[in-house]
Amino acid sequence: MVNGSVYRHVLADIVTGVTPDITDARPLQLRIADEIRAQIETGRLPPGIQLPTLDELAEQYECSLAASRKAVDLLKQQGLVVSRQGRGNFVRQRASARRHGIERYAKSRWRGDAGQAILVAEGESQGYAVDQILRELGEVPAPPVVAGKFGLTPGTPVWVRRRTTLIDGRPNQLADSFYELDVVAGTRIQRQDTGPGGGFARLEEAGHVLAEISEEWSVRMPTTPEGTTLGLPAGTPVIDLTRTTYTATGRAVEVMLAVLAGDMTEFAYRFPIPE
Amino acid sequence: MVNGSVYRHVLADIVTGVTPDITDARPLQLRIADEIRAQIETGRLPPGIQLPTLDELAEQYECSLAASRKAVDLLKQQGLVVSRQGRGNFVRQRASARRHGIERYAKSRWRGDAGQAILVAEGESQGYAVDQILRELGEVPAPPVVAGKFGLTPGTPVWVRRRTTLIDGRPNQLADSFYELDVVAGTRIQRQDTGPGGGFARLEEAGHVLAEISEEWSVRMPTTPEGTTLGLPAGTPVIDLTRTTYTATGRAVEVMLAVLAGDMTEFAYRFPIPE
DNA sequence: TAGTGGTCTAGACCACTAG
DNA sequence: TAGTGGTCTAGACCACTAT
Repeated sequence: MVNGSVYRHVLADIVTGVTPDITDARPLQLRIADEIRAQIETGRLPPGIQLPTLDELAEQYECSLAASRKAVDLLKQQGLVVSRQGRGNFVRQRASARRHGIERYAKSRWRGDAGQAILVAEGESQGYAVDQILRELGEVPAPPVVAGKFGLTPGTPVWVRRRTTLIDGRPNQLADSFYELDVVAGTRIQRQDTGPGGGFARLEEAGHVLAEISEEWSVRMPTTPEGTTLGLPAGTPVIDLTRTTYTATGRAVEVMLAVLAGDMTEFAYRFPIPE
Repeated sequence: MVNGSVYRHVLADIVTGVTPDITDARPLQLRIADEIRAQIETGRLPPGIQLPTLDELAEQYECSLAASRKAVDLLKQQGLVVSRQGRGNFVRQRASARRHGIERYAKSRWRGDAGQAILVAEGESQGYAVDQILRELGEVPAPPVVAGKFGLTPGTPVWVRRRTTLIDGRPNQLADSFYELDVVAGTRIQRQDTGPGGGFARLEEAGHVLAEISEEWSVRMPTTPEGTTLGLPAGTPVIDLTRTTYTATGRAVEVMLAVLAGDMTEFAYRFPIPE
């Protein structure tokens, strides 16, 4: 607003001598961002369309390039806009969301020769191509959360399967499953391919009657490496999920720690109202 | 990196003639942000402590003010840092999270003369002071999602109670409950104070046997007004929750659309593995 | 009043994309 | 090669906080 600026939004104040109204008193970058957001929400700028370039916005709003850039940055942080270097800024397309319901754990899905691993079955039932990449397989010291669920002291060696799930080719989940060593000894959970029905089927074969699942989750912004690994656009939160599987005797036999891409995920739970 | 810059991180490249390694090749703002993040994660910069000022960072990393500011901006977007104008930038304190479990719907909590509204009971059982502000009470056209749950055509008049929940004085939830008109006719759900046990108790009194709850949610970044209303620090996502309450006959009698502050919320579900 | 973060201008060069 | 977003410097003034 200074430095010999000749921009109209400043001159207007000087020339008219009018105290700008509340809207105009807000920072310029916010006003620009709000106007663009309004156009997105009303559909005047539909998903996938290119925004005016930063240069055009600067000209249109009679401000500097840095100001128009900052306005678009705000929209990126809110997940409304994505930018592709060298091409432009675009109204974000809503990613295809995978729906996670209780029914994805149904025994009928993973039992039997045609059984599928949970992660695969839940994707395919919704028409998504699902892939898994095994990132790590072996013994590690139990992280505190895992140790707590198993009733172990942190650091006790446990078995881990770390994998990245891809949905329609895009990574959407980092999922690390932990098991106590005696539970997986001699099972295919220690092999790369767990076989039909995945880990759940192997646990049942080993004599553990799976009965209950506990899911606990919270939400946060990704760290830089997580954002890179999951290919998250700016302004995309992640979900921290801890899933614990219990046997009929109440023993925790698997703990899964997962980080899910927030823009590809919906959860659904339906349950009776407790007494 | 140009314009007659005399910063050492540039000169180093020129003087040594060495291609910088991968770490150094990354943008300066990212490297600064990463170094600070590492200090936060290792505990060298514990929660609540003030970061070096932007001027100090600029001097320390021998860069411009704008670059150090941008680095701190990145950390704010990741929810690791909050800034207070005129005071400084601070390592973020983890907000006290309210845990939402299935048991918060237990009939024993809202039945009887001492019954509490769900929103209040779930907070108090965890030692939080919970307040509610009623923002709107009356008839509105049914939003599409709500109409879908009730089996109405969108726009049909329905009853709404819009309220803001505060936990320990901080707003953490915008919760709008919708009802079909014939369901609330003549009940205290149309009054400001719904009475002991809240809406659930009134529905049961009116002859609806509440049986099941469906919760569906997804995650996103807040809009500017939501961020302001909920007092969200930068880098805080929100949770979109749709809760539908069904009677024993399968009728949807209440639909609640809520927006929850992501930094104050944990969810927990425990359920039997379906056949 | 001094210090700190917030907004903004002005302008350079780099990295990537498309024709 | 032209166009677009990304990074960065340099410096001004404003808004808020503490002393």
